Amino acid sequence: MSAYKKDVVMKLETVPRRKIRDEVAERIKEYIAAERLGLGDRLPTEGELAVRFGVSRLSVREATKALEFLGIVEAKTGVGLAVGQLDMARMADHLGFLPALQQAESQQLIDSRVIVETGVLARVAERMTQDPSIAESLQAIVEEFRTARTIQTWIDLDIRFHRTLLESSGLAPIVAFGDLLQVFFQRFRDSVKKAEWKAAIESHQFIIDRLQAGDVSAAASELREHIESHRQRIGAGR
Amino acid sequence: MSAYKKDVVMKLETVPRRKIRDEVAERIKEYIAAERLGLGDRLPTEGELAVRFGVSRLSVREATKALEFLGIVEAKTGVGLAVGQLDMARMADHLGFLPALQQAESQQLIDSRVIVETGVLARVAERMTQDPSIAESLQAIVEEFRTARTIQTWIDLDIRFHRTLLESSGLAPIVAFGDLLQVFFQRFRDSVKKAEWKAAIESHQFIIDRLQAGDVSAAASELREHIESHRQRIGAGR
DNA sequence: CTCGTCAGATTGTCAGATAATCTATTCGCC
DNA sequence: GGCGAATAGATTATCTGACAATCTGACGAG
Repeated sequence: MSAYKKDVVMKLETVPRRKIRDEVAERIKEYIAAERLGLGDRLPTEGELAVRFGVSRLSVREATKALEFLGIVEAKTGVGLAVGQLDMARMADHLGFLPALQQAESQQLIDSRVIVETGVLARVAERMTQDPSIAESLQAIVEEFRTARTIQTWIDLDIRFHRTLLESSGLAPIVAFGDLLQVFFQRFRDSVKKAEWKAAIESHQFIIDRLQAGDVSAAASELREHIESHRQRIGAGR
Repeated sequence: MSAYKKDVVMKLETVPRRKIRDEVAERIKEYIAAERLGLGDRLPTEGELAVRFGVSRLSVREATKALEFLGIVEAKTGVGLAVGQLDMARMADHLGFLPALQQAESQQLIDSRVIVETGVLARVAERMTQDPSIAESLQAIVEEFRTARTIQTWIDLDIRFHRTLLESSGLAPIVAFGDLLQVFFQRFRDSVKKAEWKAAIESHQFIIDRLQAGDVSAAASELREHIESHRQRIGAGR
């Protein structure tokens, strides 16, 4: 057989022979990175990639389909392959299978959000003093709140408010994590009464005011209470 | 040139009809969820899935290969398909293409870590008073630190310390986020001098002591300083 | 009882073919 | 000549069939 010395470099682990498609997928990712390709940039066709890598078109397909599933590449019939955009929403869709998040109790989600959102407040307050547009953005959302009439609008605005708050920290990783939590939060954001949303508006307003006044701890207290108000609605969970 | 993305604004049922493989992938995920399958549980064979879904085996393959790429399923030659473990490390491997993290400055990664890790301290301190094993676990790592001699060992122990700290909060989502940040942190954890590690040991010890004493703010200050000590080593970063 | 061998099952890979879809050129009509 | 429709080529989407590689389990020799 082919038990040659190539095995020497291998480790002792069960030696799961590297699959061709994984190799191809890696090469494609390297290609994208090396060529500094961005969203929408074209990639070689499946056939060309097959020839270039010296494998069948099927192996290339399995690799590109896997990458497409992740969102790294996009394939359009009759056009070709292009670089896609890997966004957190799509990722969260698959991440539903991540045990850490799947098994996470609702209470853990709430507590995690409290930690992250209150954690950025000091930073946000500081940036507010140098960039007036931060307070304006938040205030604009609250104003929209007052004129909104449907539940769905309220939910969307609430999501936007909290996301804008995280964005105001200027920390992209935190925003990404917030997006991720958001997906799992969705499930118990639906059952909400009108009266509660009225209180939420004033709660948001209060947070903005306190932040502008530099009173971080007061803002944090209010935000904590605001987020934890969801706690009461989570008894029937699955 | 490249391409207006008219598709972006469109809803689901527009021109691009749902691909079969995406449908199959969705069905497989539903199957796993419905049957409450966990790590290692067997799935029907490719052929059987093909018959059951009424599609060719190749379409099933493209779906399973995409799911395998994500880690949701595992395929072993000659054995069959099984449910896999979707872990954050594997995910982070692909997430290198996530703009939010790719573009994130090193400074943002550091600040994000500070927020998350200091954010859990109050919770950890409280849980410490009821569960002695928490302090023991952290203390054990520090003891290992004192006998460690290689750089790699130090790095591994440092990672373990911070991960254990997050785990002690009991918040699985936070731990997952920490793992994610860890991957991107790795790149400037290598260049470290011996003297700095000696200081790190005492820093870790100090944090444990302060937490046990219930002095959260002192622990937070030390932790912040400890993490931000990486800041000095990140000038050459790309 | 232990070990090797073998048959069956299952995934991995390939080749070829057809359908669907998009792009760009060409053709026809005015 | 200009403009829109028809057409041809390119590319992905899917299917069929086949063979190779590998694992599992049973069976039998010693």
